[in-house]
Amino acid sequence: MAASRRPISKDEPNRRAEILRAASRLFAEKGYAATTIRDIAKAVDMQSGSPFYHFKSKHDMLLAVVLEGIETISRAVSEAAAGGGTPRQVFEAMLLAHLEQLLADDGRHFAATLLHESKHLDAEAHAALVERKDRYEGLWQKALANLKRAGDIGDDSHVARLFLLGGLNWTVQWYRPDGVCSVPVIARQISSLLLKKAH
Amino acid sequence: MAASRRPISKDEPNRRAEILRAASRLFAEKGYAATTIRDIAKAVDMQSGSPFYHFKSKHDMLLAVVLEGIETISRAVSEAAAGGGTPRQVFEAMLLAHLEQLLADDGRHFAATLLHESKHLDAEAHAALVERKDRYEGLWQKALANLKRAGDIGDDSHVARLFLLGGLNWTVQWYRPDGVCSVPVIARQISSLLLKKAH
DNA sequence: CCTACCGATCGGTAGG
DNA sequence: CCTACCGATCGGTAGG
Repeated sequence: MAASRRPISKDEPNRRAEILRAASRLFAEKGYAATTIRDIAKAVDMQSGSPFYHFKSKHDMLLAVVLEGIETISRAVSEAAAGGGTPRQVFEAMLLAHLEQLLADDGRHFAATLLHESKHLDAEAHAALVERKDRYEGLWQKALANLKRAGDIGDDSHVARLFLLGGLNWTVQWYRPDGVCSVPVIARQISSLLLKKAH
Repeated sequence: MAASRRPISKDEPNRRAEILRAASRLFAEKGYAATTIRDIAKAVDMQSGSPFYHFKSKHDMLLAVVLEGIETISRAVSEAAAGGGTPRQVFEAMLLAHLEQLLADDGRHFAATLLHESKHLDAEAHAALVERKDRYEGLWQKALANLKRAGDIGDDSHVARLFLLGGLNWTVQWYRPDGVCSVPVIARQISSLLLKKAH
């Protein structure tokens, strides 16, 4: 019975997070520039001026979405990398972790915004993002070097790393949750395409 | 001496093409939604209402850019595929052709717009594009099947094709014309990453 | 292709 | 967090 349309208590500490989730979905689907504050407000059942109570500008919303995106992926892949095992096992765990963050229901709009809308950040925010991205890509460079040392891959150059991450990131464009391929299946196919057959 | 700012004759048959070139660059750099008709007009030294003498709407400009993008790439890769040779040679020629169109000075903004701004097309235009894209991807599916038959690759599944094209398309994000890697070098590294060593 | 303009929409704010 | 609003900008058009 009680409340009708806002079942949560007055001091909702997650109202800000709700706005970010809605914003990430709209930024991913329509693009940052084509998304209006009014779109976002409507998605969380607010009036058009109210999001500015939580964020000082639309640009700040984008920055928050993008940073949460890179942070979430970095954390997941770091943990996978720290799991231990052979270079091949580590690599496959990282592959799966990256794809899960990219394609999972909850995080995929954050990832898509990170990948496609970062160009709308101002210079300062963009620099902060590049720093985090470089750190993240370092994880992959290390994993590829270990694969190469173990003889599991022929090439661990920059081009190889960029091509790999590009192919992974592009899955956002074609993956459908209701499709035939599950995320683990995709991960396995990609790894077997790149790695030499186990002896 | 003669004319000052418009050195070309009155009946310039390429004025429309100039607008498209400017539009493709702006769409690629700032995104479709963030690009204004006034931006485009200024880039070709026109007044803000004048582009509408050549295109009936901003949407039509986007459609023209996107169609020229897919047409140019399709033609180049088709010709490479028709060049003949072993499956491996054909594949490497296609790889190089695709990358050249994607990264070359003249076509790269058309390609980038095609890859990242197609979501702003209306339903009808989008359907027309999907049809052409499917036809294009068919070229790659055939090439991968031939590679598989020849034993040059382990997997010719849909995932393999999508991963490959994704990795190629992502080069747009990181390739710099003034960087250390030339386009043929990139093509060769990618092909050696995917194909088994020649016996 | 330019001039002059319109209606709509947008990000953001004051004041409560 | 809502109400009411502002100044700026945008896509597009009429009329030449």
